[in-house]
Amino acid sequence: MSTDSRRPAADSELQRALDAVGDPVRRSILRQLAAADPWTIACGQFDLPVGKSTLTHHFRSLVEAGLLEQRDEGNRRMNRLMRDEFDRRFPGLLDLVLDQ
Amino acid sequence: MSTDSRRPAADSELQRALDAVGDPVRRSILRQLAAADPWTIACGQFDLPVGKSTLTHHFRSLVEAGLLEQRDEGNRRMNRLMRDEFDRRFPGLLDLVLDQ
DNA sequence: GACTATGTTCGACAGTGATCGAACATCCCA
DNA sequence: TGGGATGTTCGATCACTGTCGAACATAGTC
Repeated sequence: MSTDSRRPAADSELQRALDAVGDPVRRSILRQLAAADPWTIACGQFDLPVGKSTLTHHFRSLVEAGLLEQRDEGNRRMNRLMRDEFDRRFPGLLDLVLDQ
Repeated sequence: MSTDSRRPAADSELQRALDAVGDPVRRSILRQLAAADPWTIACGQFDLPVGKSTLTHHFRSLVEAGLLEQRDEGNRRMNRLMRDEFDRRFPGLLDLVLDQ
C-alpha cells in the first residue's frame, strides 16, 4: 500500500472526502446506504430527485473518495458503504453525515 | 437559543460547516489560527496566497459557519477559533482539518 | 431475435463560488 | 490634518460542478 491509514491523511485526500460528503444528493445516498444491508441496493433503487446520468456522476465521486464500493450483478450495479475503512481514514466524518 | 447543540445539527447547518471546511484557503486559516493564542492574530496577518477582498470573503464564510469569532481592536480585526463550540456541534470535524 | 431494464458516456448548459482590482471607510500616528 | 495601515464593498471574471437529455452498451426476458 502506498498510503498508511494510521498516518494523518494528506490534504488532497481530505479534500476529496470533504467534496464527496459536501453534496446533499451524495449525503442522501450515504444515508440510504447506511440504512440497508451491504450489497442489497443497486444504483437505480435510490430515492433521489436527479436523473440517471447525474446519479452515475455522484457514484463516481463517492467511489473515488473511498466511501463506497461497487460490484456488478448481472444487469445491476450493487453498492456497499465502506464504513469501517472510511472511519479509519477520517474518524467521525461519516458519523456526522449519518446522524442527520 | 433557537438551536439545541445536543440535538443532531440540521442538515443545512452541516452543509454550511462542510462548505466552510471544504476550501483549502479556509483550512489554512483554521490551522494558523489553531497554532496561535486566541485573539492574537488579525485578518491581514495570515500567510495566504490571496488578495484582501478574497480574505474578507473567506472570513465571512468561517464566521457564518460558527468556526471563528471576530473582535475589532482599533485598526485591526482580531480572530478567535471557536474550537469548543464547533466541536460540540460537529464532533471530530475540526480535528480532521487540524490534523493535516 | 426483439424488447425492456439498468447504467455509462458525452456534450451542453446554468448556477455557484473563488478570485481580483478599484474605490471606499476607519483608525492610528506623526 | 495628512498619510499610512487595515478591512470592506462592489462589480466583473473565470473555473468548476451539478444537472439534463440523447445515444450507446449490456444483460435479462418473452
